[in-house]
Amino acid sequence: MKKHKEILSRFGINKTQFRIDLLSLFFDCKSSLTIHEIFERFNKKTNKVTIYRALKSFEQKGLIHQVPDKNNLKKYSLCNLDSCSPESHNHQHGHFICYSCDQTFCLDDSTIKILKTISGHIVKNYNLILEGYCTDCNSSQTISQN
Amino acid sequence: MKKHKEILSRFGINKTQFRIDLLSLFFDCKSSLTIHEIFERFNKKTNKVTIYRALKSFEQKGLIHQVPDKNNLKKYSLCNLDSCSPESHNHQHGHFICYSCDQTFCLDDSTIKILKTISGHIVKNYNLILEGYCTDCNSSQTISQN
DNA sequence: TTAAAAAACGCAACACTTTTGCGTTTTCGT
DNA sequence: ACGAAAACGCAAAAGTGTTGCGTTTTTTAA
Repeated sequence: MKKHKEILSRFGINKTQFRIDLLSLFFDCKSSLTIHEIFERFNKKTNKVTIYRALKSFEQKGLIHQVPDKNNLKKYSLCNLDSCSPESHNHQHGHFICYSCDQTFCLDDSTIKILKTISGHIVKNYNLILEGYCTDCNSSQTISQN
Repeated sequence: MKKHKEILSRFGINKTQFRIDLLSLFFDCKSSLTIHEIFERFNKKTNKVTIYRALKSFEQKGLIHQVPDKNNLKKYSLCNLDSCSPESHNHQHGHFICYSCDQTFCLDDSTIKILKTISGHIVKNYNLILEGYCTDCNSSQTISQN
């Protein structure tokens, strides 16, 4: 897609076929991706080193960011491309990890604003992980279990 | 210390010198420890496999629990030993750690309730660490900085 | 207190994830 | 179209965590 090429240019990343496809994979993915998932999505044809390097490059340029994962693997999510760039790359937000589908969802900023105010202290940094059942898994589970 | 031996007994863990020292290290540590930090604290004399196994055992018995780390390493914190045991191992707690005085403050229950409602998912467990300057340190800092 | 059973230990080896080096290919800017 | 820079694949290495096994230490109970 044209849009993806344009984004890569804007973030100073060369437009190779793989990197265009990788960006579009991130756009298609609601939550986050592991290296393994990416490898699978490309039918194991792309060398893993290439994937690692592309992810590192995307991250440094402000396109994606790391998110926590239950199994301590590296996992990546698309940034909000309006607010991130190579110069300013800020990811102060919490995450929700689903017990059922294992996906990691980013929580929006309002969560932490509330936390900051109710803590009563000056909050400079934070780490927030919620775990449970995401809305999708919870609804399907309720149906199948009854 | 006598207290540490007693705790190990209570949680069904053999009282070897290393495990006594490891528990006391956790008691001394306000926040959390990586395997690497533990290895260093024991002057690299204890085999890493021994550390890994002790951590796994402590975790299974309800003495410590994993906490998220920014670099996707495994990190461990002491549990609230009044509420955790091998049978019930629950980590509904948030903490505020002060950069200046190093104290850890427990966040009260209202924090949890707010988190659960605003995430939009079914929250079963959470892990929250806020860092910054506590009210005491912040007020004294303001004075000394000007 | 002592002997058998259970737990913990160190070492070596392994599995898996991620990084680095290097020579080649592709993309970019002029 | 050409030289520089970035991206690529392959091989190898580094880092994290686990498993197997024989030995040592701790526990339990006679």
